[in-house]
Amino acid sequence: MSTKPVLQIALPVPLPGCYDYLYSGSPAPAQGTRVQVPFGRRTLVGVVHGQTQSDYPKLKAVSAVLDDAPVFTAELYALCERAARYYHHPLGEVLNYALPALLRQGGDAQPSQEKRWRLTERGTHVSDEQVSRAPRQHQALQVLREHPKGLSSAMLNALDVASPALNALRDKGWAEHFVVENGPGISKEVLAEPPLAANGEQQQAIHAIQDAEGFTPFLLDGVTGSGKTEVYLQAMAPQLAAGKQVLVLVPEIGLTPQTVQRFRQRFAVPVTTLHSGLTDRERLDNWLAARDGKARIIIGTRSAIFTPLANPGLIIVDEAHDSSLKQQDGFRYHARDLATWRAQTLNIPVVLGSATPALETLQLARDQRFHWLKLSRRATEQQRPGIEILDATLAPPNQPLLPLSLQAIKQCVDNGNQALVFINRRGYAPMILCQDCGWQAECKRCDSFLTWHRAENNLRCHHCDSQQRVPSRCPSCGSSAIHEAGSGTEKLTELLEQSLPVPVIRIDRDATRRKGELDSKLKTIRQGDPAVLVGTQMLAKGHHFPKLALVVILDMDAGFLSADFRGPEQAAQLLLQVAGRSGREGQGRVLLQTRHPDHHLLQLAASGDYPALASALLEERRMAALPPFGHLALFRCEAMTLGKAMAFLQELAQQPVADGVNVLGPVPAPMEKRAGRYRAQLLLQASQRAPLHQTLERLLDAARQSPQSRQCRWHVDVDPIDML
DNA sequence: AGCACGCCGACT
DNA sequence: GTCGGCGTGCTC
Ligand SMILES: [Zn+2]
Ligand SMILES: [Zn+2]
Repeated sequence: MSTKPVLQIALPVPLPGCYDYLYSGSPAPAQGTRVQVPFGRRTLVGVVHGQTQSDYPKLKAVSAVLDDAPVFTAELYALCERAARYYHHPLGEVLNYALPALLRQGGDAQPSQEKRWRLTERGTHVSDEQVSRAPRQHQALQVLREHPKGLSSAMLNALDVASPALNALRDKGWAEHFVVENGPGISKEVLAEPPLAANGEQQQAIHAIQDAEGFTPFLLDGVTGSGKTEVYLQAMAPQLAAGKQVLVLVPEIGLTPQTVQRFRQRFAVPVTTLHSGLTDRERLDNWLAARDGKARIIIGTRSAIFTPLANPGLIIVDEAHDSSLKQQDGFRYHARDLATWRAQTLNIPVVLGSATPALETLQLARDQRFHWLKLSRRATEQQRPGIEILDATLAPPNQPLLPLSLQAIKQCVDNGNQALVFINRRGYAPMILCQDCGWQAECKRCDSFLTWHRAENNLRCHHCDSQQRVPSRCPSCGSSAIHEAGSGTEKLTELLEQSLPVPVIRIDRDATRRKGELDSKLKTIRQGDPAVLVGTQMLAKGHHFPKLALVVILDMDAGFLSADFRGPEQAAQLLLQVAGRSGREGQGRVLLQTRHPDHHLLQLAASGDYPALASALLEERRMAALPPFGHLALFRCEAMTLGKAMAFLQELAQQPVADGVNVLGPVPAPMEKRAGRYRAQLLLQASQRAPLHQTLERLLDAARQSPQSRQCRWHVDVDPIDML
């Protein structure tokens, strides 16, 4: 059997490894070039990985090479390879994920061309008399005279200039339809406005980042309102002046026009964004602009970490503790970690900014593997508001708000300010009960109870899409004594509306479902009239409310008491983030209602001493060999029965493991049934990454070969963010 | 993941 | 007799 030279192609299929294809042309396309290949009965767009020899008897040939040069920069390709290895995800799928949709589909890697009409040199000398017999051409001529830089066809149409007239002018050589050159916009001065005055700590941080040479990871640890953004802005200025690019990652919710505007206002360089709101075409254009160095500041969400960069100088990850940086399905990467890898490869600084750093990041700073830049002061204000703990067990029955809280809200709005009530629970009431037999409405497809949504008058499951009518009689005993218990945003809004003379604005997923609804509510809030805001997590992040003088937090308890080892950490982060909404201007007050006023961690968090809380949590993690002191990987599996899910994982658990790897489980997932499927998980724990990865590879092999895998949906999650 | 092939139950 | 259920196997 003869051996032939072949191209190794990475394909977007959930299979490990590359597939080999014959290719006769010369030279062979380089790594990172897209090709079209036959695969089974279909045709796929794949990416050239390399060249090798193959004696596979059924070799097929590449059907087309789609690019003249690789679409991936070498560095981005290497990042994808490393991520594929680390997260044990097929390379072809990772590469596919990194590409804009249009390139995935085989589209041209060319920016869209903006074409405009303008007068030619000859056209500018044409007199009105020469077109007096052609009124439409006359009009077109007049419009074009007023716009020497040219106008798009769409603009001209809007000005009542149609294409026949334009074509006629072109045929006479008076007008032309030309392609606009979006040049790199070379301007000597990158600063478009002077920087704000920075305080001492900000200065220090700015200089540290500016003076960094080569790979230097920073933790910018600054409380809310301490001016992290100003540090980012000033730290990046020299990079931009040197012609470099800066990549900025922000949480989904933080990528607002205001944020982008702040960068655009400061710097006279092209600023581009990458987020889910773009059309495929816009996304491709922005991606190419970054790759080709035309965009100089690239602001994006999680997936923007896969933006190719022509000349990178600095990477910034804002709100670096935010769990939205970890992809929760498919290719489960953590953009914060990839940002650090990337900076390392590129030999540039990376800044992780947070008021409440993830314990992983904090530990790196403690170990001096990250440079720790602290901003303790509020840049514009005095001290942070203390969080007052209120004992919620003293509330009257069925009253979500303590009298003290209600009184504080009243006083706040009486003073002409706004108050925020944070309750992380949508709907009217989270429980529907039978008074006689204790029955509670639960989801048929999940191990969870139904929430009463009064506006739509139905019961809904928050873990799947099922909903049902509110029963008038108990399905268990027939009693008509059905009542609700507990409160969500809806009931709280109603209650506040009844007791206060000011508008109550509800912000949660249900109340902002329609497009533009959120924006209009935010706008109303920013107008500053006295009001009470009621909201879920949606309100916790990103938004700045100048008139907010009081924050009342209603249900943080679940987080602090959560079975998940990250529960308290994430609850504290959320708590401090919500508390930080208050008192940005004018003094603020924060009240925390809890049924566990003596809970140690909660008290620490409420004292505002995040470092002390973090120390306590890190000590617990150390004792339990949990991250960052131990490393985790989680196999999750769901099947039509719990038995099938457990049996499959049991088979994996029986595989031999490397030294130092602990296999825990399998166990049924904390929510055993969800959306009609039964779930189980198998946890791997190790203090060293190498044996963990080795073991993962072995278990993955076993999983792919197991006939049981047919009846299961399963995946592996390296560094899982939550285990619930 | 797709997409085929293939073998058994209940239909026009 | 065929339509269609999903178990099984393969994709260079
Ligand atoms: Zn009953
Ligand atoms: Zn459900």
